[in-house]
Amino acid sequence: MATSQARNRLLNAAVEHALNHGIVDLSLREIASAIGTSHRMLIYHFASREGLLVAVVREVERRERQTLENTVSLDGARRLWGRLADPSLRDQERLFFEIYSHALRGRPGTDGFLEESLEGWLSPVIKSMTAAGVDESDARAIARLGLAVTRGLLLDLLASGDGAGTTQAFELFTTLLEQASPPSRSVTHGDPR
Amino acid sequence: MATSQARNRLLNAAVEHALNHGIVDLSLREIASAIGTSHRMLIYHFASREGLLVAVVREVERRERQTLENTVSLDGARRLWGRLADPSLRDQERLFFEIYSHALRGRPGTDGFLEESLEGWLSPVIKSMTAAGVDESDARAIARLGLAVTRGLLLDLLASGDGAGTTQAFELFTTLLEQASPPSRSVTHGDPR
DNA sequence: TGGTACATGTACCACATGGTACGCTAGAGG
DNA sequence: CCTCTAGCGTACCATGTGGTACATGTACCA
Repeated sequence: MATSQARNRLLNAAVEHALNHGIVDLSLREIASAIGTSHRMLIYHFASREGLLVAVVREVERRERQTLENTVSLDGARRLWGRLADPSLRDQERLFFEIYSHALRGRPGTDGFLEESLEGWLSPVIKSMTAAGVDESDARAIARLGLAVTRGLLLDLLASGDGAGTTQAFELFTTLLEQASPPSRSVTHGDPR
Repeated sequence: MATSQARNRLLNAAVEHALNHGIVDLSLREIASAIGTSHRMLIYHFASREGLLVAVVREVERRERQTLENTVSLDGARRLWGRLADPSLRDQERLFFEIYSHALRGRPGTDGFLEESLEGWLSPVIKSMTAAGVDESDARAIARLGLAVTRGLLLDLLASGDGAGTTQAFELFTTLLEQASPPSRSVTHGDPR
């Protein structure tokens, strides 16, 4: 199979390198020497440069999915933002946006990336909202807006590093939502502390 | 000077090519043959590959600024979104996000790109809001949230192509804003048609 | 006419790239 | 002991890269 100890070790190192240096302009020799191996080995384990690219993207996708599971279950939008805005996730998010723009150009290895990164976040939220009695179409719009706010503010945060400012903007958003659908149990029932 | 007719012609063609094919992985020969010249000419006019890159980024920045002027003056958030969501701007926005992620890595020629693309949009909005009597800090948070919503939904739109869905989400946002600060003249006084 | 500055074409260079051929080692299983 | 396989190193190859040298063209001005 395409998975062995050695391969996994290299893949993790490669992802680590991508987190720090991006996924673009990565030459086999560059990354190989950076992670302490030879470009020969990368080709041996991943068949080609593109194979490595695909593997890295898949792994990032997997980690993104894990982040999703760890955060979307958090009740309370504020807590969700707090988690996503944590500095330990910055590298992952930066790489996410990088791959996202690659995927927008349909580059190899990014099939399904956009769909998954959209529906992956939307559907659980929509599901929990419709379960709470919200109209399906409304739920979708709310989820979509929430995702947009999150991503937009993450872009801001990555560029400005202004955690306080972006958090303030996010707080404003949750406040707007709460005002619209008063404290009756809804999907945004985070306690204001 | 670094600007001549020939150079401008090449620059525009190069930007056109970047709009269609991205700015990454662009080799001098590739783009040269695509726009009907030789890589020799690109180096002649832009000194180096990096010089060309920088020039392209600057030009995109300039166009972005123009888009900003054309849209931010529109009164009514809805009309603003309608303009930005127009298919004719898709390529420019896709390239914008591509350069944005480059800039997040501090790649050459992107100095000031992030700052400008943040403050460029925020300050005019903030200015018009404070002029209307809104508290400075509040205004900043609102503007920031609005920008985030716009960018997040653009990312959604670029990936999904779902103009109706993203517009619905944006409508929801404007509604939330209006509900929060009722139809007293505020910065979001777009008429709902 | 000659010159001068911009523009362009041809040919080339050194180098980095992705990929391959081949050989070596270590360990497992018979 | 022999064999087989996974893992790896060395050396190589053809190709594409950014960049340069040099000659040519072309227009305008004196």
